[in-house]
Amino acid sequence: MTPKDPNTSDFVPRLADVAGRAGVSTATVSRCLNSPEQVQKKTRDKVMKAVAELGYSPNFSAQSLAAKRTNTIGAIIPTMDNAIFARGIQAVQEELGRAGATLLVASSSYRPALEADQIRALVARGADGLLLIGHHRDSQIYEFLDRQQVPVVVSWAYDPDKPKPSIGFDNRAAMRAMAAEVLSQGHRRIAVITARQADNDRARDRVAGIRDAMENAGLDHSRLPVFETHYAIEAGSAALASLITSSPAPTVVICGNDVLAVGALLAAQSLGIRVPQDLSITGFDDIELATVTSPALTTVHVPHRKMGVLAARQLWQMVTDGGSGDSLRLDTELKLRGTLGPPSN
Amino acid sequence: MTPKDPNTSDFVPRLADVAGRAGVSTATVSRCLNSPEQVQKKTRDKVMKAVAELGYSPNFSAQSLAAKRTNTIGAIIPTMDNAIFARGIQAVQEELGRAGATLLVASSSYRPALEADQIRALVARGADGLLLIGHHRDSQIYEFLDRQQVPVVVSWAYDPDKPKPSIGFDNRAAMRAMAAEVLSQGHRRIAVITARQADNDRARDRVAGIRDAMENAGLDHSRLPVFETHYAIEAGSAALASLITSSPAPTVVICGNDVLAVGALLAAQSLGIRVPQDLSITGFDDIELATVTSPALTTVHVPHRKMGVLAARQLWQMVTDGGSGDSLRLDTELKLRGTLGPPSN
DNA sequence: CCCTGTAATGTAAGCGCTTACATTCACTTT
DNA sequence: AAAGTGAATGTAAGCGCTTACATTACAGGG
Repeated sequence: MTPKDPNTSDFVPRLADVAGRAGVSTATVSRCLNSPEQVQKKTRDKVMKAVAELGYSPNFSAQSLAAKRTNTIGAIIPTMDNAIFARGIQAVQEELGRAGATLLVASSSYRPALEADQIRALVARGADGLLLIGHHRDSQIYEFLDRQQVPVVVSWAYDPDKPKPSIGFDNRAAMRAMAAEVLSQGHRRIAVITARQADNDRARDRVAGIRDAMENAGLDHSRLPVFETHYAIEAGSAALASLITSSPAPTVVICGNDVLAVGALLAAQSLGIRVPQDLSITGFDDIELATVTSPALTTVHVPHRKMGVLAARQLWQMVTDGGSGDSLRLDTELKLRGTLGPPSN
Repeated sequence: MTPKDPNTSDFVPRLADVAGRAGVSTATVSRCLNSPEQVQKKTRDKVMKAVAELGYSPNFSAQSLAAKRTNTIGAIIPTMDNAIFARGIQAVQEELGRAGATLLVASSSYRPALEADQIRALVARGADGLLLIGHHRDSQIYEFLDRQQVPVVVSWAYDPDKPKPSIGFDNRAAMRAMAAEVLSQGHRRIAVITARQADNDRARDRVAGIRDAMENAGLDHSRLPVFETHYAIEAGSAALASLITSSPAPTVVICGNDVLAVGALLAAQSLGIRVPQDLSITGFDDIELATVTSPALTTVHVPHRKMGVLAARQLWQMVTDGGSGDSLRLDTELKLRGTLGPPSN
């Protein structure tokens, strides 16, 4: 048995094998697979029969090396560890699948250097386009992306003035609305728990939104207590435990996201603090977690699936039609559930 | 300006450009990148300088076409929509990253046909190995995988008698332990809410574990009410609402996973049923959701991260050393929290 | 019946790498 | 000083596809 013997158990058919079996050239087989309308029905049937009989499936590397196209979109999200990006990314995946493209997901663990690596890796892999979270990153990366001519869409943020189109929501305005609601219920002693702001424009914008609202209400926000921590329920709990000892104690804790807010809620309850009677807590994102606590979390709803679908559609359009893409602003919505109430004193 | 002019804004350097600039052959550049110990330090420095100056990054398709190796592992998980696989997969990703490999994640939406497509797609993409969830799938797929000689590790399950090595836990034994605990607290009227069993060996094994425990306790399980539904909090809620009307009403609802259990818990509470006084509820998986409800969910803890790390390590080992791999059984642990108590009557 | 035009198919040149094999070079060894 | 050795480097043949271009087949027009 030669290594090319189709009967050998580990024989993997090539395009040429299909061509041989069907009695046509490799070009015809390739055309059958990629633009079937170019080949006559009779020939096509013959070829497809051979494809089926051999169980042929094209070699992706060879295909994209030759065609300079991979039908692949890359996405780099900060984390897969919690549900914040899960639903949106799932929607992206489904939408791309509908278009015949594949999504490759990598995560950066909120580390800029790692994100840069992942971007390079995905581009080297021939990603036809990239979905990135938030605008903020080193300008070198954008230069690299431009040089490689890779279309990029930014999501989970919205800022039409940035060079890359963004399909998402206005973090600052959304949080401003939440903070305004908090203030309108009478709160004045506010504390904030947020993810690290340094490399995270979304976290920054959200905090800025709180300050906006305070300013609009004629309040001084220069001494607003802002507690930064990492992205985990326990981190939210720890943050609350330490915030709560400050004097005067806050009547409300505005959290930059639901994960931290749920942590804060749990900590408050385990310390015997009643929510919302003794202390109000708000979140942001409206992930599943927010709906299962008691009381359920008052938070800012983000249209995850819609955002994912639209971002995917736009990005794929940019890839296929070569346009530069427009930004699109989606609305968020206040979800007033059980953890926000008027202050008791 | 020729298209090869390095000053053109969209010039993307090739291996040959680096070689030219460094004054060496392409082979030497390739060696510098892939097995630097083979080339003299002086030459290497020259080459690396050229690489840096040009901002060269290898073309993945060409690389894997030539080397027949992609340094890529594929994973197909049933869903990204909730957190069940998130933590474990994140661990896989990190562990593979440590080894210099990349993880590609696809999701099958619990659909066998889609899973088969994704498997083929990942193999065509040259995945060096595959991580699959659960053993159960069409034998054709296994034949395909064997023919293509792609190493496979199964996770989230453990069964050393299957052809593919599994690194996970014994779903049946784990649930048997939970059910035994439930019985020992005095429950006799049991109902079950589970994900669809047809294409899901893990769901099946868990239900079997409940029956085991009943049998061990000398109980008849032939009329055990088992409610199948899809994977969502609301589905769990709906299931509970309909189960609870049966007569005699169950004193405990054992759920096949935490998502359904949380749904059931929420539904019970909104119906005014006190948990665990009027009704006990148990889950399985111990995802984040389980810790934030009140009361927190009694469930089976699964060592997600550990499982991910070990599966990744084993799979990568199989890829690089070519072994066939061993199965490994990890322990689960009962987490007795607030939703299980003795029956009230 | 030859010519032209068009549709279908074939031929073969890459795509950008890796790597087997050949060559060169700097030392040792005799 | 010739020969032998091993390490460092170079040469060039693919890897399995796509696609520009060449060829063939066949219909209809003159």
